Amino acid sequence: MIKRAKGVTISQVAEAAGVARSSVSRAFTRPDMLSPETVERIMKTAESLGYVPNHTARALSTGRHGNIGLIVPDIANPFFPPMIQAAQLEADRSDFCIFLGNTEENPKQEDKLVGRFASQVEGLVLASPRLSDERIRAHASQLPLVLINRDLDGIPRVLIDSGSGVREAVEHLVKLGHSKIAYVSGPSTSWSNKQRRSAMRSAASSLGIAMETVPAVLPSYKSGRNAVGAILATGATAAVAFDDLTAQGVLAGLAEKRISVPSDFSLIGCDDVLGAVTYPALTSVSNRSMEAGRVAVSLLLDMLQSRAVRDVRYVLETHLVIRETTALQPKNSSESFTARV
Amino acid sequence: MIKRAKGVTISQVAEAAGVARSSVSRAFTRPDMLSPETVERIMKTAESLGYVPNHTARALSTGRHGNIGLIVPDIANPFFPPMIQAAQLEADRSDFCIFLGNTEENPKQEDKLVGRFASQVEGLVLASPRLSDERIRAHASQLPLVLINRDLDGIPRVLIDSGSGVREAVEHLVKLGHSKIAYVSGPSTSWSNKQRRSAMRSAASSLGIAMETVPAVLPSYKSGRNAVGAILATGATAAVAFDDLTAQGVLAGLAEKRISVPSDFSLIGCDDVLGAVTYPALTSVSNRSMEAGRVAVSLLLDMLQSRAVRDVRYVLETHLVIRETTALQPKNSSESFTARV
DNA sequence: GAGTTCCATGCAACCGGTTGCATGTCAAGT
DNA sequence: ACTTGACATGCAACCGGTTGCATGGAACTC
Repeated sequence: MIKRAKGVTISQVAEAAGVARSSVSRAFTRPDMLSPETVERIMKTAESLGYVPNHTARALSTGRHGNIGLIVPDIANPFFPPMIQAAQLEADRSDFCIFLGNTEENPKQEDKLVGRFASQVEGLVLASPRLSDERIRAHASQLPLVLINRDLDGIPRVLIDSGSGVREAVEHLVKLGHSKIAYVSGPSTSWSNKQRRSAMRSAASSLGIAMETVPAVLPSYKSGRNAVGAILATGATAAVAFDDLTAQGVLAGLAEKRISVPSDFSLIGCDDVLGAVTYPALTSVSNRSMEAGRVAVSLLLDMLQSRAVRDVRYVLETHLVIRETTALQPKNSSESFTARV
Repeated sequence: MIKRAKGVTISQVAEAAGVARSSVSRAFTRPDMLSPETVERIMKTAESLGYVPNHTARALSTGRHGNIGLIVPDIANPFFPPMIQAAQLEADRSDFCIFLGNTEENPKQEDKLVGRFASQVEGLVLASPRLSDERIRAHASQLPLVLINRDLDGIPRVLIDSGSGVREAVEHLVKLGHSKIAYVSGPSTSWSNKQRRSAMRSAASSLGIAMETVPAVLPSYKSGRNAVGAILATGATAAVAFDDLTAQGVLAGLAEKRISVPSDFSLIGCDDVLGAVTYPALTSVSNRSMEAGRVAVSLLLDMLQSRAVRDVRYVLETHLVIRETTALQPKNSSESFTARV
């Protein structure tokens, strides 16, 4: 049989210390109400008995569980783990535990998880939710909610603006002398993809350089690698990829064709999920998913504390993180590429 | 102010349906005890009132929370997300929620999280715990526990046997002509690290080649990169790294020193978390972390159901996945390296 | 020295369910 | 017709805490 801790209760401590249950409770929650000697005596007794307050019982009577839920569409997507980690860390600072939900990109599953979490968390963070606006609003009326990367009036939200970083990327390339650049796109249904492409287009046109889009279907290493031929065919001397995974594929494809990065070709990723892990280290647009996680949790904890909901719209600008895959445009480089391809 | 669901209680349903609270409770938990008509009436009333049983209250009286905890050392390590995902999926099939804890590779933090989770979960899965055997046993005596990658008698455990894969790796290297190989180690508290090192040592000695260990402290890109000098100093012509992240760091470090992989040096990772995304694509030992997550949760749920603990030792064998970072040992290569270093 | 105030502590109700036992009813058994 | 038993339902205690209010004694005031 499973050996279970019999669970030292407040009553046992009370009896052992010769006080009422309420005093034990207060010793833990509001020691200022008791005389210092009593508190010390109770604490010692509790300690020696190995008493630990029962979270569940406390939650039942106070309505405060000390838990928050975090729901993400796909843990395996490298965008999320840092966010989860940061959220966890922030929650931990206030002694909150985190319920993690993975929706497998499925709105039904998301709905189900929210429901299941609802009665045991004080609040919820929904990251890149796939739910409809209505469902989200419905849930928000039931319990404190913070959104990440979803812009709904009246619900506190943290938004990562990749447009700003992409603009910097284009400026950076122009400064290095590039006059024709390519955008290796992501999934056509992705809001981020639209945002990035249009930011790139407007930056390119306002800076007076040419820009072409090369499709990569899926955001993946393979797509990136396959797109290399098409990228070079455009005659561009630099490219910005939808995300780091795609960029990494492009990097491999270029290496395969013996085109050196950055001396022959400059490359920039997005989301900075690979950190400095590629060789050469990838210049990328920061994603700030860690901050998003941290801020979202901190916002939620604020709401719980003040019992008030403010209409917060926290926008995280992104920036270019310059590493080693971007350099001055080589003279006549585009010709030599086309020849080699 | 936060709009909160006022929370329909069992009493309200009871009154509305004209029955006792206990009947409402039974309608939900043991409908066979009530007449079908009563059940139906109660269910209808509950439905119309929007009643949802309160998880916390139920947990308090039954001691069953329907939650399990999963504690990992580092979410950001790509070894874990697939495991978490699989665990989540398995838990979900039995309507269990998952508490996620991230210990930041810190035993203190791990201890703290176990304590904090203990009173709100029915059981715990500890993945690659960094805690001492004693602490783990202490916790195991308090609540049902399943370990992943830690081999303690009497505590159910799921072990990913990287030994089998590492052995294959050594054989592979020997077949390619390498006669001196290095092991780039991971955290000293890691069971997997010990296992890999000893598998490597025994394989090397039985195949009659030399092997040296190079420490890398933490399993990370940076550690790997920093270890390159030491690796080359051993005179080895090939290395097996504790994990893929470390291997990727080594790869970058080698590239930096203009040592080509695999023509000048062969490298093998472990865990196969990077798939084929490095360049060159990393030869690695498969990890099976998804299966480990799934099996661990399923084991735990079994324990909870039967209230019995069996001494299960579930071993998952691994294999070498050959890609592009291993090749024939170049003649005299070790001399030339040492010179260059 | 009597009245007042304050503070530490205890009492008991409550959070929202579950569950062992008692009760009442109705049909079957003799 | 009377006992017996099965079955449906209610009562009340309990899970382990929290908290508003009552109480009693010490300290303080005049």
